[in-house]
Amino acid sequence: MATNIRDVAKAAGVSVATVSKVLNGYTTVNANTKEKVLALVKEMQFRPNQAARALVGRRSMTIGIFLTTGLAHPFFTKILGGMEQALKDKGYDLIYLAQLSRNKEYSFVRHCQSRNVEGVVVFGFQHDDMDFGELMESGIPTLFIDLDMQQGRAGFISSDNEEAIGKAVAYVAGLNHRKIAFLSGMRHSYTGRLRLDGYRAGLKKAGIPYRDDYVVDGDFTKEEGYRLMKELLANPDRPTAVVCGSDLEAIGAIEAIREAGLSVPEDISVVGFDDIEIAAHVSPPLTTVRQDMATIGRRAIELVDGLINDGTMPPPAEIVPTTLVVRESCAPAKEQ
Amino acid sequence: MATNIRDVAKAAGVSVATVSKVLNGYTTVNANTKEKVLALVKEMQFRPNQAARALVGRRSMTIGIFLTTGLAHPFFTKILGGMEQALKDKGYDLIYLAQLSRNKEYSFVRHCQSRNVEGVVVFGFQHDDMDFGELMESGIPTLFIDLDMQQGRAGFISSDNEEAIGKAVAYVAGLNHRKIAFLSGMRHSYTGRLRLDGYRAGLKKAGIPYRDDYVVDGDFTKEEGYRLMKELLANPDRPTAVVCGSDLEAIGAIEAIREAGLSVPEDISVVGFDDIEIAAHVSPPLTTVRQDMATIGRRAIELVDGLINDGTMPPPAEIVPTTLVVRESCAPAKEQ
DNA sequence: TTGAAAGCGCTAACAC
DNA sequence: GTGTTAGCGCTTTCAA
Repeated sequence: MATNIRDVAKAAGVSVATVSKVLNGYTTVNANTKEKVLALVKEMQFRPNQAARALVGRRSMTIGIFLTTGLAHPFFTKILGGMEQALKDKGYDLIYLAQLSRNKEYSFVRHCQSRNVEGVVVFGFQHDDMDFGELMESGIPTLFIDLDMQQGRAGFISSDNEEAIGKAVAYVAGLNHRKIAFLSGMRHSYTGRLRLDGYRAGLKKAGIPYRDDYVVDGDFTKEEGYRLMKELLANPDRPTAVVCGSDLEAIGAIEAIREAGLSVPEDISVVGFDDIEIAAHVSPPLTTVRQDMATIGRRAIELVDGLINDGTMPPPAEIVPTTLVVRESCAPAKEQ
Repeated sequence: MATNIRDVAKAAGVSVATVSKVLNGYTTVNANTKEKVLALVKEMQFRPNQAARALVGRRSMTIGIFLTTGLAHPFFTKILGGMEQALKDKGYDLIYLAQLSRNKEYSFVRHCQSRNVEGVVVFGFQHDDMDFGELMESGIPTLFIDLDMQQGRAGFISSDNEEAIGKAVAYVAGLNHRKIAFLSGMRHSYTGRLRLDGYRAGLKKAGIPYRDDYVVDGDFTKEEGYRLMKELLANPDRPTAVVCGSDLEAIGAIEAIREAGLSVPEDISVVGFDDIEIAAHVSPPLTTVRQDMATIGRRAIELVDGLINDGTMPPPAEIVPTTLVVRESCAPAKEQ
């Protein structure tokens, strides 16, 4: 068995209560006692048993993570990477609540409670994927990534999708393109909706009228990008630039464009979204909008932590700026 | 507060001991009682508090994960994806022990103990990155991924690196290449060593003598691939094929080859390693060796679970087969 | 077949 | 400033 608080107390010649007090930063402890205890704690490598701590109702120092996509979602890695340092700084461990999806009728909230998680980060869900009512009512501090849930102790964080697409449109418009299509993704999702808004806003700003036939909607995959681009290419009034909802879609679109005997960016300019690792390596290197996933991950943890520690903190709605990464998939429009 | 065992006991008109027994599958419970309790458990959505369970010394149903690379390692995602189902099947939750690296003198073993983890999966370490002695002695069931640790309650799992590179060499040799270089990665690591062995074995099988000047050693990055390829290109007796230790290295190598005014695969054939997502999308699409990370992840969990539940289970050393994925980065050698 | 009670390691009154 | 003690929710003897 590992060292416990009693061992430390015995070694220090004090009571367990005293050890507990120094461990929890109570100020009513004599400086010498405190020092002695701290020295012993270090020497004996004592770490309080988290289960016991959690049990007595104090902090479990555990944040749960809840995903649809499964652990293998490509962004998720980057988000995790961003969470890492914040987790360390705040002293949390992250627990992946795996049992969840096995059993739809098994309440997620119960799982959280049985694990004593102090807060939860949710990623990969759309509004209608699930009824979050129980979670909201549970009062468990919750942070949604890319989903605008904001009520009770739940807030969210997301890239500035609208501004991002607006920027992409402005960029190609600045290259004198007037026939700018939007190969969107999941138009009815939170992010999809905002991106469509951004597209319209971008067009408006550039003085370009919106056309329904320049908007096609997919699911962010390469295959879908390919298919949708074919549709756009079939348009008698072919667009000269296409802004995509994901890099994968953009790559699929490029494939379709080439198959049609056209080239990127000479004939059609393409803008991606996400700046996944591939983006810089495909040909031509993709001009795309970079989402700052690391910041999103880090802030997600910082925000749940805020929710956990400050009962009065209003549920956050944080928007993270994006960056347009200009590479080689866009060129000035040919004279028209 | 969430429902607890006492609530259930009260509702069922039995003692908490009885509820506990049905929950833990004791057979000494009356069938009717059992049924009633089970119904209530379901109805009340009762889940035993894991902290309390862990505290009384029973199972915590928690597996810890320990990484150097940080959460953002590209493979780690795939490994996690593979772990997912096994985790669900066995009923574990996965906890990322984040605090670790913050504080080198803070023992990892203590962290595990304080979290009551039943087993640990370790990924991303080389032998000399760390002293695993304490972990080994602790008796905590441990599974290393890609590191040949095997003693006490610790075993490992890894791709068949030697066979993999052997296969790659055989493939290009089959394309009539005789000047086959090996742009390796971390030659002194466990995997690096085996891959070098595989390279030599592959050459031998093909009847090609080994040459020291055809082996360069890097760190798996694209930049390193670029740099090392330059070295190989400077060789007066330039290789016509190069087998790489990672896809990223291969991509860097291709860049260097092109910069030298040569083309892939016409002048030089290139084989990657890993089959990361990019591999299929670069130009030319990369012929590479695919590691079955999903299987590695799944088996890792199954194996720790075995170690946890069967005290007599010998520490595993599982080797997972790889697949050669042929795309377009290799061509028959020109006549020599 | 069931229940009473001790105790896992810790924290937080409360008493001294 | 420090110690005593109850109790967090559960499992597990042990007795009934």
